[in-house]
Amino acid sequence: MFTDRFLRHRRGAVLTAEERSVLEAGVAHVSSVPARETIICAGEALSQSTLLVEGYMCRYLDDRRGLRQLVGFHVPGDFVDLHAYPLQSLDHDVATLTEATIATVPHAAFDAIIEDHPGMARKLWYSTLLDAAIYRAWLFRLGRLDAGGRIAHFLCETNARLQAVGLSDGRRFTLGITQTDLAEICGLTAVHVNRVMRSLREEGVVSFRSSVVEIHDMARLLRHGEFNPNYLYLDMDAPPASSY
Amino acid sequence: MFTDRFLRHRRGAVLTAEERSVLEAGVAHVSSVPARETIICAGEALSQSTLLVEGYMCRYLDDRRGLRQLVGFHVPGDFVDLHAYPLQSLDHDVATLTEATIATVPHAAFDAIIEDHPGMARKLWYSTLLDAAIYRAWLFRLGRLDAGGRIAHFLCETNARLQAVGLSDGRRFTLGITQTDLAEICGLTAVHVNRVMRSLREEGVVSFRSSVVEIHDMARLLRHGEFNPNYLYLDMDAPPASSY
DNA sequence: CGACACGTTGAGATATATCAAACGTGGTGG
DNA sequence: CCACCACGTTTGATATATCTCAACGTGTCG
Repeated sequence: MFTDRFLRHRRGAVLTAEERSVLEAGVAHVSSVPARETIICAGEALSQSTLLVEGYMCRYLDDRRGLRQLVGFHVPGDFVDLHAYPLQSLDHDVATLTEATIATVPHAAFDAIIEDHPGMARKLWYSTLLDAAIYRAWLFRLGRLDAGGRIAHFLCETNARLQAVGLSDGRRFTLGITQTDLAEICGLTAVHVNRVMRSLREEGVVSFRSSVVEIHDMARLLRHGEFNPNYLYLDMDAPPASSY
Repeated sequence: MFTDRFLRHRRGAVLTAEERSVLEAGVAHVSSVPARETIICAGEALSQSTLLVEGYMCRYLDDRRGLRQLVGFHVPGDFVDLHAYPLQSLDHDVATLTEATIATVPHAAFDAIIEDHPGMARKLWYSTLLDAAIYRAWLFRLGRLDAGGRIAHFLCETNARLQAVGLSDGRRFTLGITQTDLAEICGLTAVHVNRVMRSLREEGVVSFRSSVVEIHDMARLLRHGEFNPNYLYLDMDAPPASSY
């Protein structure tokens, strides 16, 4: 089931079996996309939305010099551009980071689903509001944390999100992105990310080698990133908040 | 009419006269709030949402040392916590920056409005997605711009948003916030904001004195902030994009 | 008039960027 | 099988933006 991971473990918006199956029925087709491919460009009119099934994707904006700022990172189960349904076109680009499997749902399918299952409207809306909650956490990360804190915060968040969809055991997960990607997420340079990762590794907090993140000292990582998972609205045993 | 400014000049989601009047009828009461008052705390259960009628408000998160990061700035016409309707509680605090007039709409009123006017569901959803678009722009600002650029970007954005609701003539508006607030928006210290504002003023780009912002050289301000107003989804003569 | 919040300025410390180069590694073609 | 290439990682030296701490100025309001 392509939609299995959508809204998994989210307080207040778990899908009923029936809702999940009508959503699944709305999937028009599934396809595989190579790594580092832009699948949606800012401004184009959209009549369908994309559910990420496998792999990692991102949203990004370019600055004048062509440098990217990632403004979103997506894990399996995320509807990467559900907001295009009410908005009709996007103000940013969407791309794959790794090779990805995506399921496409035409906007007409949402019209029908909402008509027949009114509760779904609120749950789809809710899903876009989770994205917004993540944006706020990212703003905090960029505005208030130093380089080590930003990386720690991102790793805590990603660990929690992956755990919610069964892709992390809580201390270890596969993250097939480069240090340059991490730099574009954290508003840093790749060189600095490298140095900071080294120091986190040497301190025994967390390591990130050949696409595997291993958290060795969760308490320190949480504290470094001043991470509090409330904004993810998870209903499961989430990693504890850093006690700040 | 308290709701007059809500969704003014937004492409794709202008309210019909009837929709506006049912929304207006949903306003349970209107009140005045002093400056610098937190009106919603993270985590509390909410059964109503707040429309900002006059004044400025913000959303914020605190770091470990108690320093604030503003993650949202609100102008009249904004529903500051409409996302609490699907989400039920928030992950951040909401406060006034200046003295403000707010209109309160119970969530039950939204239930009724959506039932009778199905198109309103999409427009309310759309409104929360505009907030998300602004978050993305803020991420770009914090991740990719230097201090001068961040301030310029914020002033361009605020000018455009105020112009959409008739509170800026396109070059001049009242902004009753302090340099410390600006620092908390831009992820800078108040001292540095002060220095950068001075240099922007001395270069003849923009001035900000006794609560009045005056844009003297729009082209330079836009360029400094690498500002492109597309993300605001305005249907009016917006300030031109910086040509980058 | 005094208190207080806000704005302004200076000197010095520090985090991060920049530029440059070397290193490893997996894939590809000869 | 080796040589090579592309890409990502690692390291070093230096530059610079921003922070920090501290003091002083200025306007407003009781």
